Amino acid sequence: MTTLTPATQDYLKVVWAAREWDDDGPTTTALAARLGLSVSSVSDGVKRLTAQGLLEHAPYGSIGLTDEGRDAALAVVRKHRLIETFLVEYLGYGWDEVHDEAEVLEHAVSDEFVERLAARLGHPERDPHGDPIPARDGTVPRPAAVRLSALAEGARGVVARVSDAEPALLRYFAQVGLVLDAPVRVLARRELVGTVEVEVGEAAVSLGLAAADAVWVTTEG
Amino acid sequence: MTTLTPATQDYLKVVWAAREWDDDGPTTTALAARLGLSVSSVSDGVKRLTAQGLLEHAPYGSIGLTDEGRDAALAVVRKHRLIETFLVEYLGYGWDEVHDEAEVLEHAVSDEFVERLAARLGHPERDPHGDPIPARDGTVPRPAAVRLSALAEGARGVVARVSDAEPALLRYFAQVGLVLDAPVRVLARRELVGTVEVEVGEAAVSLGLAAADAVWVTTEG
DNA sequence: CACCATAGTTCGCCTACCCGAACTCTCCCA
DNA sequence: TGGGAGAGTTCGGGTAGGCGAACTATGGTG
Repeated sequence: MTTLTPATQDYLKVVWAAREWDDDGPTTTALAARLGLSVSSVSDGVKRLTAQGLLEHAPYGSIGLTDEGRDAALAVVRKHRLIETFLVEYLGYGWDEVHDEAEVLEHAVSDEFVERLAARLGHPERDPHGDPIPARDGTVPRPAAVRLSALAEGARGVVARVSDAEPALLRYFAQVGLVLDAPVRVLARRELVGTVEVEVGEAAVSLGLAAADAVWVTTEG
Repeated sequence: MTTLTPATQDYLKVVWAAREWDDDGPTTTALAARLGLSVSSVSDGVKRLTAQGLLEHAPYGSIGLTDEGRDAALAVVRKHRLIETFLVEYLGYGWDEVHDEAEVLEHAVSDEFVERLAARLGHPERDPHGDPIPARDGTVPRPAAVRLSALAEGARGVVARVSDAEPALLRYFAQVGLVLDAPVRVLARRELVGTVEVEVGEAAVSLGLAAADAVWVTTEG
């Protein structure tokens, strides 16, 4: 057990994250891409973590977390998202700037630190991008949200989550007022050219498929 | 150059620290003790950092910092002490609890983070133990303090710095009111038995040599 | 001045990670 | 059903950093 190395924690986090919003199960190649490592390194790594009892993996088969691995992954995700929240709330970072900093800090803060931080921040349930913050007991508050790209014309909703994968996109969203809790309405879907016209506040913005996939909204009713 | 590894930063920090309050120049054995490593590891490590141009060291000779090494060491110390200050100010840690946490975090925070933190804390000049916080330009504000153990009978002073080497001692000091900026007076020096009687607030406390060495005071005039 | 305790160094070895190159498995499709 | 293409694994090798055991230099003392 002892404490897991940063590399180990990253593997677990990425395996867990693979199923959070998209349903593609984690493959060696996908993990390699997410971790920025070579495929052979990940194959090694997965074998290592399997031997440690953190992952379940038969050669050439699917990759999954053991209970112990899942607990560790959630602890890391909790740290990551609380730290992101702190960076925005206390240090005034932009929501597009917090990911990399949190990526490092999540491996450095103690449990004591993160619990004091959670208390100080008022035990938030979501981070600056709307991603749910796992509770200490492993519960993950799951907002009932759907992709903006899935809404029908005329449908209204409230922004509940924005993918933090592309900082530049986050900056653009903030600029047009597409922020957490902003009310939105789908003005038109232009399937042919692959865009969605969305009303945000007073303005109308046009989003491509990738961008509309990055935004999740809750609809009332 | 790139960025220095945590281990490298620790070596540099400890070499720098060896001359901050005591004048014993750093030796291989002393560094090993401070770093919690074996002597052979440190001998290796010093050779590695010398090859990198961070330390100056002739075999069997003295160990010193190059300009580049000193800059890096001061950057780490700055981070460490600002983080300690933050832990006490924002998260409510006790002054005896912050060292280990800061020891890890100092290697994880970015320059951006630490500068935002410094600004948020009001650019403090000293950490919770009274240790001076190096400025970004490498300046170290040096309080004109002397060891409590060096004061003559009857001399008055104000606590300016307390060594953070022993958390238990810090807890005791806090308990008897011996905190930063507390006025103190030497009631008696009992050279024979190796103690000093000190007045702190209303109370008189008796300190052994090691304890009296851990406290630094400024005297007026 | 020679000697030996002590401090410092070298040596072989270990773990955790990472890599590219070469090999192997799976599974779909002709 | 028998290839392949592509995904996955294995292999040899590299770096950083750590360790104990064995060796060597330094410098104070008889």
